[in-house]
Amino acid sequence: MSLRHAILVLLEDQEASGYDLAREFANSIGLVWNATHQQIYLELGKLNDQQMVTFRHIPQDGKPDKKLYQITDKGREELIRWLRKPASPARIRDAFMVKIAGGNLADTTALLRELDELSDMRRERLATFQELASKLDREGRDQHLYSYLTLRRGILDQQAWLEWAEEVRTALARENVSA
Amino acid sequence: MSLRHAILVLLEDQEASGYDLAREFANSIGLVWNATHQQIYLELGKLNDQQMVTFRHIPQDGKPDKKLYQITDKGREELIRWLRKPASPARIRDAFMVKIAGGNLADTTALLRELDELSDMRRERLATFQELASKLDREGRDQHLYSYLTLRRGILDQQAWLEWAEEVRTALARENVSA
DNA sequence: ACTACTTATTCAACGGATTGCGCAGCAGAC
DNA sequence: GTCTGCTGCGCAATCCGTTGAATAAGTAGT
Repeated sequence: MSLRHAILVLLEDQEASGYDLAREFANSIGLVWNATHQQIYLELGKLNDQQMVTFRHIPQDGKPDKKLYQITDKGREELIRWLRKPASPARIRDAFMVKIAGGNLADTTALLRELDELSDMRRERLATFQELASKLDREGRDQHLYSYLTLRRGILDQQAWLEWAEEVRTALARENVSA
Repeated sequence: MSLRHAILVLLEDQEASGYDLAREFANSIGLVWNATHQQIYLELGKLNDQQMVTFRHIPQDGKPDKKLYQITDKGREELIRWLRKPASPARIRDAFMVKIAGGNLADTTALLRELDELSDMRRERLATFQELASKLDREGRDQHLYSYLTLRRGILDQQAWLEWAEEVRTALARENVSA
């Protein structure tokens, strides 16, 4: 269980609604920890039951009401406790790589098409991350040190994937000609 | 659902027992798709029920009996069907990165220690992968093209992580001095 | 006027994944 | 002679995560 900790980290930074969190999970942390809004709302409910967070109701006009969640001292303690114990190793789940592993059965042309689509997505993300990173850099890298490092992880990850994609592309293209 | 496909890919390559598969998940594919033996045995049971695989009992002396699983034509069809439809985007779950994101609360020294441990693990994996890759290369890169590409993904992933780790290390070390 | 998208939250159902436990025998270390 | 570790399989409980749907009101486009 550790979505809770990801949420607590984000709340440590600032008060937020479930909706806000869901969006934040789409950037920086999101690349490395993905969660749907249902999951987040559920987890916020549990965290509230355990007094790790509190919320206040914010009525809005035009938009639906929202609940702004704040981390409590108890939540902060839990976070610190978690930070102290060793992290479980990183897991990845890359379906496309499994496809490559089973590539002898696949249609090379179709794989190449999919590779291109995925590369486009990665390139887009890379651009977004790089923009955010240089923005943080301009605002002062020391204040945003941890967010900056988080983004760097995302950037290096995209770059590594794209590099791999290049290798795959040339290898598959050669296959395609010789076959 | 896609552990099933990862298993089918491995079985496509060769007949294997649940135990064998569990070990294979620790290498190449494993870095990108992790699964415990319980999960694998369970999935093999289901695949068998659905006639996607069959097995034969192998009594062994010294060691416990084993079941060697083979992919069936029906399983192969399912695999091909899956290969044709678009892969769901890669997900990562990196607890240590969440720790960095919440780094202002953490003890920098402890983070540095953990970073070193994780780096050691990554370096070990990198070495294993590189050995396997060069072994495949010697045996003829074309026969093992897909396994080779799979390994390359693992290698690039380790390298990217280690590069990131270096950035984190220098940044945290600077923090540690100034604080 | 109709459609589509965004903000905002929540429920219900199912399936996938993790954790903990148990069995069983052999090999090698200390 | 005991203990650890590897090979090999399996069950049960619980938790995590995904999918699908519902509600509700505003805004922007065609």
